[in-house]
Amino acid sequence: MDYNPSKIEKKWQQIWSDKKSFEPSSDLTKPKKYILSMFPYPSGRIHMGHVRNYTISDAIARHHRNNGFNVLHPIGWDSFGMPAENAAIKHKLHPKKWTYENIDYMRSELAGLGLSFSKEREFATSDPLYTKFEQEFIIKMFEEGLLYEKNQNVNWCPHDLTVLANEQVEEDKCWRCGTTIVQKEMPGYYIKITKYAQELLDDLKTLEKGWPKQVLTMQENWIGRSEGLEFSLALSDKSQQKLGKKFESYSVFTTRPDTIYGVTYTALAPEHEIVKYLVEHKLLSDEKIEAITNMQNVSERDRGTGDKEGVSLEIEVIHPLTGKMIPVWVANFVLAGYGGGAVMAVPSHDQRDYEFATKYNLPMLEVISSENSNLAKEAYVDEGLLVNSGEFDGLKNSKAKKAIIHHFESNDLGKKVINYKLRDWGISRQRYWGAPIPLIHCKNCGIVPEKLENLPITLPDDVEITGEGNPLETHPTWKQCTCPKCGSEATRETDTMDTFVQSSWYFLRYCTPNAQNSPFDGNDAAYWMGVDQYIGGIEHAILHLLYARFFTKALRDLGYIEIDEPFNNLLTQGMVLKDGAKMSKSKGNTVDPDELIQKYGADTARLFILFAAPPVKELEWNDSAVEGAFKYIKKLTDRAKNVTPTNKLVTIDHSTLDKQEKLARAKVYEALKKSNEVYQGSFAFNTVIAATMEALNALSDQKHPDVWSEGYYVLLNILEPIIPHVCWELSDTLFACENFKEITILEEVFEVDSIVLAITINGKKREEIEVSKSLDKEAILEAAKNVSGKWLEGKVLIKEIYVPNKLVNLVVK
RNA sequence: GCGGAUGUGGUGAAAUUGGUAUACACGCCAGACUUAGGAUCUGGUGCCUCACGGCGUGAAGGUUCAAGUCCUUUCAUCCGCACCA
Repeated sequence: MDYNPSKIEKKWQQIWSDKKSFEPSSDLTKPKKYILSMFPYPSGRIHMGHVRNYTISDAIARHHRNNGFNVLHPIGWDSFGMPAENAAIKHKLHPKKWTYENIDYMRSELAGLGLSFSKEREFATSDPLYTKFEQEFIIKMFEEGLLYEKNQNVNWCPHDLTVLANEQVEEDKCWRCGTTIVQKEMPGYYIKITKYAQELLDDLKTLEKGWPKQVLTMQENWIGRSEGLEFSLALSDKSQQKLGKKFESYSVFTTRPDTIYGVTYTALAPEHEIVKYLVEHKLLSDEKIEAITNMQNVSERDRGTGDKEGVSLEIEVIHPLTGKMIPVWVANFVLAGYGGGAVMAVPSHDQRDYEFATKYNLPMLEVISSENSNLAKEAYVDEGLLVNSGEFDGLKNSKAKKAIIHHFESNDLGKKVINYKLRDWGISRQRYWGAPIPLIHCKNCGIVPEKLENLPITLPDDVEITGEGNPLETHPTWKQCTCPKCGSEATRETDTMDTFVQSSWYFLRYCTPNAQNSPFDGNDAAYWMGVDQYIGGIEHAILHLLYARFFTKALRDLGYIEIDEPFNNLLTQGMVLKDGAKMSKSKGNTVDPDELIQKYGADTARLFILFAAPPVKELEWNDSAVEGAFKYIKKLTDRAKNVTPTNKLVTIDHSTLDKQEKLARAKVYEALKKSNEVYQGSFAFNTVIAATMEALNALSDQKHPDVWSEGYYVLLNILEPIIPHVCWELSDTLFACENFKEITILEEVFEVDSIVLAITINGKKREEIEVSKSLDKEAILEAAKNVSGKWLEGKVLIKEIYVPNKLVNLVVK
């Protein structure tokens, strides 16, 4: 049979589509598998990363489908977001038109790969129906106090009049117009993800079996739990006077209470209320105020790259244990959003405080003593004994930590607290192409949620995208509305949601296709969730996966679902490289999936991608290896001539076969065994494919027609998830497509009469012997010594080791 | 700096988890068929050596009858976080 990929691939894609072959059964009693690849942003064309992602999930989905599972393998579109607005500015296209045209085009591209997606469950997150239920969630969260408004510093471009995400700021400049970004305090909506910090951390343990360790660690670090002491530093009377009696004290947090006697100054974040007061009331010199203002205008991110800077605030606080006066500084390295925006500074035992003290000539006091300490050079941050610490002198610092916390708590001076690095999730974007936040501002009632029956709040179509300002803000009528509570004139919130909100629950929406009156059906979700295998890029290790985990827990507490975690198993695929670098248009090293499919067919593309590297590793593109994949399919096709058609697995009397024939059968069933193992979790498709190559080679070394039929029947079964079109085409003529179901492994084919044993001398392989399987240990050792005469000559035999079915090791001296 | 990985032929990679290192491919070499081959088939291919043999999984030690695999130290590359007190 000639191999004509373009013809057979079109044919089978049509058949699968006509028969709705990939729609899951509605019988919710069958064993299920939910196989999900991260849905794409519809940027216009698919790239090799997509091809890899969907080929992996498709192979897994097809394997489980063939083995009797009810499989959900959906696809959709993460279709809100900035690129649509950028395209609108550049090409004068409406974001909606651009987005949905892209979706149509990319859908046809994906179809060419023969992916077994459920078509009936496809949706785009910009569809009004999806927005409707997302807005319902937001309202419920608002009502539960899980969503709130606050002012916070954001990156602001004064030219484009918009907020920019951190990654949209390039070296302090707007990535689009090059204007220098300023920090601007703006109101925005925040989701209280921090309420779930501890649970998000604790439940990582339940994911240990199914998630890569790397991702778990990254999430753990991101959540950043730390335990320490929180206490107040009281301002001196004089300082309180200076501050107009507006402040009495402020709170600081430390994980090193054992070093508290070493405090020689304290530092506030530039955004701290006391600092703001001093600046507003001009209580410092002009130079100092200017320096502070400059600090405030640098983004938190960029402060990290510069030198440590600070200004003495000319006020002081009282040390809670010694009663000594301590000067107060403002410092650029103190973060406003963590631990109250203020720190106690112990230059002798904290490297940051050390650098700052050195720069500004502030005093140091050693309170942890150790022979490894060298305070002339750097802060000493390790273990030691307390000195200069009053009643705690002589204690090991680990003990002193507990003792000092206890002292603070029993004297009501402070308390043990747990802090997290995780911040609340800001979801406001001053953008057009996003899901509107369904809240209304009323002069009388404040922030009021829209009535559920009025959802969805959809975007107006009649806007012009210029990139300046928010079109929802400037639209003549869109934001005008009446207050759902008091009925007076009110305005809609014009911010739209971060697109990470959409990707936080799309996997739930897939559970019930096209649900009109609810986001999804509870029974469907209970059946399909959690996702049995989630596949996507490592770049989503933190944000998307953390938000989705949070959303799942929040929806659970709102009564929508009953699970704690959305993704039971996670596979993070490696990047696709060419010439050692990530494929990108700017580097000009891309390979176009469409051209590849046109030249070799989808099956070759799929085979190469799964064969060239295991999924977790980077995949280096190699044109001649693609050619090699194509040749293997041709070879497989060519061997069909040896196969007698049959619609069931032939039975063979193994004992009547010769050695080559037996070997061929063993190789075939080894490949099947390997395949079953690989889909249990290692997903090393490359080894399965190699095993089928070995099996095909072994089959080609023999001529028994039944062995050929059986072997080919099994091989097409193993290969169907990987190269489906050609397998269905071949099976259609040979096996009436009856072989795409579970096949029992025949253990009898692994039984052999004789085994080959390696003879090693001191662990080094020297000889080989073939012995009858029934031979006992003594006889085998005897035989081993007989063939090793040359190696034993003039040596003393000390030890003889026999590892059954493997080897004999003779230890000589 | 902290954290996480990864280092095996010319290349992509295997190795049943402590038991014959380099399976399966790509590439290369030789041969066959052919008017021709960038098609197909067959054979060879870790390194050193004429050979006997020796060496060999980033490097150096260790445990073991036996180490790519376990332990210690170290180097390199990649990724993530980056003043979280």
